[in-house]
Amino acid sequence: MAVILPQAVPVIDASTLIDWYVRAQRDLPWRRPGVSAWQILVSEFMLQQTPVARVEPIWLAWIARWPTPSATADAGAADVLRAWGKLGYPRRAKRLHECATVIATEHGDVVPDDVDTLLSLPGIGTYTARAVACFAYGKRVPVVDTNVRRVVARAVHGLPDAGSPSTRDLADVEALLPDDETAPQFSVALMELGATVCTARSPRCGVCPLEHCGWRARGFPAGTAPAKRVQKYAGTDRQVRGRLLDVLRGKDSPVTRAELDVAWTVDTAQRDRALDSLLVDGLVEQTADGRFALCGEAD
DNA sequence: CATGCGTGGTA
DNA sequence: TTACCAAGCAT
Repeated sequence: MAVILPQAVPVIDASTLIDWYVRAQRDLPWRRPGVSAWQILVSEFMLQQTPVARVEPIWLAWIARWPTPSATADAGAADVLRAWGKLGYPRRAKRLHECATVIATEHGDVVPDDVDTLLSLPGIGTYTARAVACFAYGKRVPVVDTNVRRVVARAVHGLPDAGSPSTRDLADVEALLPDDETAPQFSVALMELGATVCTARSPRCGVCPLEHCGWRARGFPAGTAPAKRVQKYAGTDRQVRGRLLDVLRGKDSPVTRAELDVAWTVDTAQRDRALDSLLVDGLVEQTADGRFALCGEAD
C-alpha cells in the first residue's frame, strides 16, 4: 500500500542536517579551504569505489606533485599509474590523466563548472560531474552517490536499503535540496550521514540527527531484496591484472615476458588473457623488441 | 541494464 | 576464514 502524498515539507530538514554536519564532519583534506576545483576532482576520482582512509595519503602526495591539470597532463602516463599505487581500478588513473589533458588543452587549464561539460570528460559520470559542480563551484545540483541513495531510501521511503540506481534518485534529492546557497553543504552533509551514521552494515541510529526516518517509523523492517551477487576477487582476471601491473609498477624499464609470467602461474591461459586485456585497456604496452612496460613509460 | 574492473579492512 | 563492503564508470 504505497502512500502517495504531495511532499510540501521535505522529510529531511536541511538546517537540522547541516547543524549536525558542522558538528560531526570528518576533517578530510580535500574539504579544507584553498583546495582547487582540480584537486577536488582528483579526490572524486580516487574515491570512486575506494575508502577514504586509503585515498587520503595518496591524494596528499598527488596534489603536492601535480597541483594542476596541466602539471598532471605533462606527467608521463607510467608515472601517473605508479603514483596511483594500489588504490585499485587503475583505469581510473589513466582516465584521470586523460581528463587532465583535455582540461589543459581544451579548457585553458580550468575545470569546467557545468554538469554537461564535466560529463563529457573521460572518467566523469553522473556522480562525479555533479560532485565537482557542487563541491568545487557551489552549484545547486543534486549529488547522488550510494550513501545518499541509502539515506533517502530509509528516511524518505522507509526502505531498508536503496534499490537499483535510477533517474528517480535525482528527483528525490532535488526535492530535498534547499533553495538557497546552503545546497552544497546540505549535499555533503547527506553523504557524510550515509558514510558515518546511516551505514550499510550496522547503522548507528542512536546518534542519527534526523527527526523523521521512514524506516525507523516502520520498525526497521528487514530487507527482502535478494542482495546483488558479491564480487569475487581471488582467482579472477582482476586479481591477475593486479599482479601483472604490480610487477610493472616496480620497474622503470620494460620487462620480458618471462618476468611477467612468474607473477601468475596458476592458469597460464588466464594470465595471457589478463595481459591482453591490459594491452587493450592501454595500461600496458609492448616495446618493439617484445618486452612489456606501463603505458607511456618511454614518454 | 548487467557486467567487469583492484585492493584491503572489518565482522 | 569467508563474505561483505568502500564518494562509480564505461560498455
